[in-house]
Amino acid sequence: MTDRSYFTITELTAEFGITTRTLRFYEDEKLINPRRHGRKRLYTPRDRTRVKLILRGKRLGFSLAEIREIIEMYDHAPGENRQLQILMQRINERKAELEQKRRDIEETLKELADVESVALIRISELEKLKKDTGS
Amino acid sequence: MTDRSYFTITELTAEFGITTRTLRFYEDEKLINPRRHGRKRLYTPRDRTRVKLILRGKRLGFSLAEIREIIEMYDHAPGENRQLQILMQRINERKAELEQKRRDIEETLKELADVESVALIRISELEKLKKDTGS
DNA sequence: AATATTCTTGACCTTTACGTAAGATGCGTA
DNA sequence: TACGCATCTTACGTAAAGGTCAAGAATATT
Repeated sequence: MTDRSYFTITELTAEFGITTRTLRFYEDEKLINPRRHGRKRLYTPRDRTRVKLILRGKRLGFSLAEIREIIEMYDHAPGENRQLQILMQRINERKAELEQKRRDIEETLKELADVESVALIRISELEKLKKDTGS
Repeated sequence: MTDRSYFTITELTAEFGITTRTLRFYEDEKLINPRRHGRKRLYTPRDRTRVKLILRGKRLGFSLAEIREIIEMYDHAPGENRQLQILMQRINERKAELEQKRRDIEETLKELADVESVALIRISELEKLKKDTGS
């Protein structure tokens, strides 16, 4: 199903759980640009991949502007040396950010695990109480 | 420096790179509630920790409402069984979200590494060219 | 042919998370 | 005492990311 040549707007909204407004908004923002059949939009697999990247970026808390930057890095590695240096710098900045996010996630998961174990203990205490007082 | 009993508002803004407006806003939103000395706010280490949690949540793309929920889980593990079940459910939802984010991060890091290696190859090609044509 | 469905373009509306400016208050100091 | 900060409250402003109609065009269905 994913290697079809075109998708309609509602197919994509259904697949990704978003609205048509959202896809048109991303188009306004130049994040995707679907072909047209008459006036109707036809999304290519490439557009679909872009949407995936956008949504992934959003899950990570990036703004659309930041997501645009990231996607642009994927698109064209420049030919000129100066530009390549700048690209390398951007890549390293994003890497650092992502690694920070990763640390944040690990910390949060650990804290949630702590809360969970406290809750589990309480639950088992309640079970015991129930048994002791006669189920 | 972190185990002082009180911090002023500007101390915290300086430490976290945020504005006073932001701290007052979080207060309006009941995410923190500093004591007062007269009308001036005095932030306890607990408030400071909260701010850290809030900013960490923001880096991970959580809204303030979501952050509030997460912080509330840390605060009071309830005593009643039904509430404990609900808490467990919430914890598992958050865990799943965080694990998704983690996968998103790994994917993005991998893609960035790919872009980086392409860029590095180009750079070395340019180096070679420069040498061949005479530096 | 009439109706329903899908898609289109506008246009204004809403929520979140603050920014920013105005004016008052208190406190140390020159 | 006058000044300069730091802080306070109040209130309007704003950017981002869509939501929500409205009204028309194209296509499909009965």
